[in-house]
Amino acid sequence: MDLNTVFQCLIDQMDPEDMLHTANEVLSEMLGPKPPSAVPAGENFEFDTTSQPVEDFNGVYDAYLPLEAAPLGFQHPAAAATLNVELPAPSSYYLNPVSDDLYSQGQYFPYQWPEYDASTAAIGALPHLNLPVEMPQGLEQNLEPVVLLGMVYGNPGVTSFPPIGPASPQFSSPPQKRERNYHQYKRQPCAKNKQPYVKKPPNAFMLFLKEQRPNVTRDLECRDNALVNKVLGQRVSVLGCIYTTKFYF
DNA sequence: TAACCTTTGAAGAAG
DNA sequence: CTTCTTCAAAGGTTA
Repeated sequence: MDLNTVFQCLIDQMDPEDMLHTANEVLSEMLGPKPPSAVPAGENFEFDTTSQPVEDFNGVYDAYLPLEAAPLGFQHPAAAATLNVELPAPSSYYLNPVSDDLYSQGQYFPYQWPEYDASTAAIGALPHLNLPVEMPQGLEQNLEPVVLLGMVYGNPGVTSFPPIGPASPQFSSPPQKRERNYHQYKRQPCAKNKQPYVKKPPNAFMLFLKEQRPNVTRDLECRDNALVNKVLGQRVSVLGCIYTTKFYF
């Protein structure tokens, strides 16, 4: 009996509730400890300048954002541009995080945001929920907006990414990616000499870089490709996690 | 002017 | 089978 068969047998024998509980534990372990609660926005949505921790998809709190740099729903043009999806011209944006009170009252899921209608400057009564990730009941408490959207944040009308503060030692942990030591690599002779050779075809990531570099260069107003590639690499990680999560569940 | 930086994926080499 | 190494692109920076 191969591993796939064994795995399928185990899945078939599991109680759905137990399976959900196990998945919840695995997800909690993947996401790590929850960050401290965000401070609710003040009256008339005057932004608090207090920073909040930002967690990446490896479960590492490695940066801080000002509270006004709230994550956007996928409906926001900036988010759409980041995710490279086409959206019908929206008339409203998502603005502030839901307060802890609303969380506890069960009025919002953690990854939902009140709607901000730019035309009337009023906050909508009910949030939309058009995210591509659909979590089963009981798992949604593991999601935080900044986790789900990764580096996609900003305010209505903001098309560039504000600077991210330095990592806090309190929330830092060693990177889980395997680090590559580029310094030890030497170029192949075939790449250095003048003799013609067949170049390696670009992989999917290289094609993605080639396509998205102009957009990120424009948005960040930065021509440093090392930085631009780093940003795009993070976006790929975010997208990969989103679609992996969607596929898995 | 060549190498480096920086990313992920692919492929070949080596153990 | 696993791990390591190199190179695809790009343009600014460094030696």
